[in-house]
Amino acid sequence: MLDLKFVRTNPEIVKEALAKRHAEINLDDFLRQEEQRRQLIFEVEKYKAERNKTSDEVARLKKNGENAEHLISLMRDVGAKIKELDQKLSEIDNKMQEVLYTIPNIPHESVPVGKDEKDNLEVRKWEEPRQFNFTPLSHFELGERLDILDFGRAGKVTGARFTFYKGLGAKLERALINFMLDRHSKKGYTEIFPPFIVNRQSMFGTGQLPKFEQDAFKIENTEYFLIPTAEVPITNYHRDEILDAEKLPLSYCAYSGCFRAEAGAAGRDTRGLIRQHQFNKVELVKFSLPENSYQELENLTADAEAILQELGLPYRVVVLSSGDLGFSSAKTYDLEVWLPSFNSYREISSCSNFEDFQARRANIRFRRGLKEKPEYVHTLNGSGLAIGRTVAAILENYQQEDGRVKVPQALQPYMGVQYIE
RNA sequence: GGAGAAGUAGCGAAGUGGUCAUAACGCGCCGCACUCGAAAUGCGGUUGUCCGCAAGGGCACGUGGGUUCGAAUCCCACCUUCUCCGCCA
Repeated sequence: MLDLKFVRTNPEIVKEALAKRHAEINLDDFLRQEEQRRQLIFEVEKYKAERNKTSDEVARLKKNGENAEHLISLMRDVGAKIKELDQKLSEIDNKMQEVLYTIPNIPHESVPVGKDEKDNLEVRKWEEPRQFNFTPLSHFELGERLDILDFGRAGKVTGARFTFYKGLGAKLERALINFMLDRHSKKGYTEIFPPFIVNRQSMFGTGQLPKFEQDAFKIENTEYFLIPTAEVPITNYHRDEILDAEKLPLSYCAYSGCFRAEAGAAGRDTRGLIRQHQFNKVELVKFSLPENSYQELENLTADAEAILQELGLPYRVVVLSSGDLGFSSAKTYDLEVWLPSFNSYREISSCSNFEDFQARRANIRFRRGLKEKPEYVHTLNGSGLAIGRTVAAILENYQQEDGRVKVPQALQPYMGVQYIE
């Protein structure tokens, strides 16, 4: 959420940002309502001040045993007026909130302006894709042949876009979770195991609601949602708090299941592990001083990259264009891993700086000094990494001609075997 | 799920319809004094937010409604925590 005062005083900047994102929002209507709103506040507060003053007077009169009937009857009208104006004010507030809550974040100046993902820019690349002297199989073919992934039975038991992991497949999934958490906590991220279900307020805090409710799984007859990412519970962990500036940046890593309705993705990536309704992820979250947040974004991205490097998976880093940028993000780097069966790079991590956009929604602040005013922190997060897609990348990149899959060196202590066969 | 109790500043807590919400009192924290220094002691300070150039106002006692000229205080609903019972991995 943007600062209302900022929108009012910098309408041109906001309009330009909306244009860069190809978002259609009528800002002029909004600004007119804002004008009205302030007028109403001014009016109703005048009446309230009068009421407060007169109430004191009534109290004094009654205490002295004098008659206050004339004042009381006067205040009856004032009370009615206040009620009426307050109602008007809350109506206009509600209308404005509907708009304000759907205005996306302003892209950082370093974000390339573009239409969609085709305008994302490659920032760097790590290692060249492996060359095969045989035709590489897809991870789902490998998974089924090795009897470590079972999509068919998941379809029977649950439905499309779910998977059973089995034997060394299940162990690989678990090994990756442990491996990543171990690496990140060694780097100073505090490990957290969060709830996988959150309330509406938390989903609002990180920006999933109100605009993207159709993407979430909501639990019937409750106001609970399955989390689409650990970002939601971890960022909201500090909701409505004032943090100590000396403790910043706070860095957390968390494993969680992730649940996504994938509304609008019908027909895309229907086979394999790439797009599931349920997947596992290790997430990195940071709460940073505003002046350090872009350095922290580089740090966080590097920490996610280190996992890919240790696993020996070729990848590239792209910076998302303004047209592809997520709603809450000011700047995002995607890490894309090489997937031989796709003959292309696919997103395996997304690292974003939200600046104060989430912090304002979730009311997460810090104080520089004892007498200083609280300020909003900057929040960041990134996958470190998506586990299912990492499994897919390992199976495809480490497959051997004989159909076996070599276990990456770094993972062997966690797997206890050198080959999946 | 059932019964009961409670939610007020960083913490503990007073306030049960009006002159007590920059919220009594205590602890903590900050500053000053005293001291060679510290402890102890004394004095002072210590919520956030909104409107406004400012002066000055408004709002907030778990949350949302209601009653009233006026609500921390009365009524209703909900949330959270604690205790006991039931159930359960």
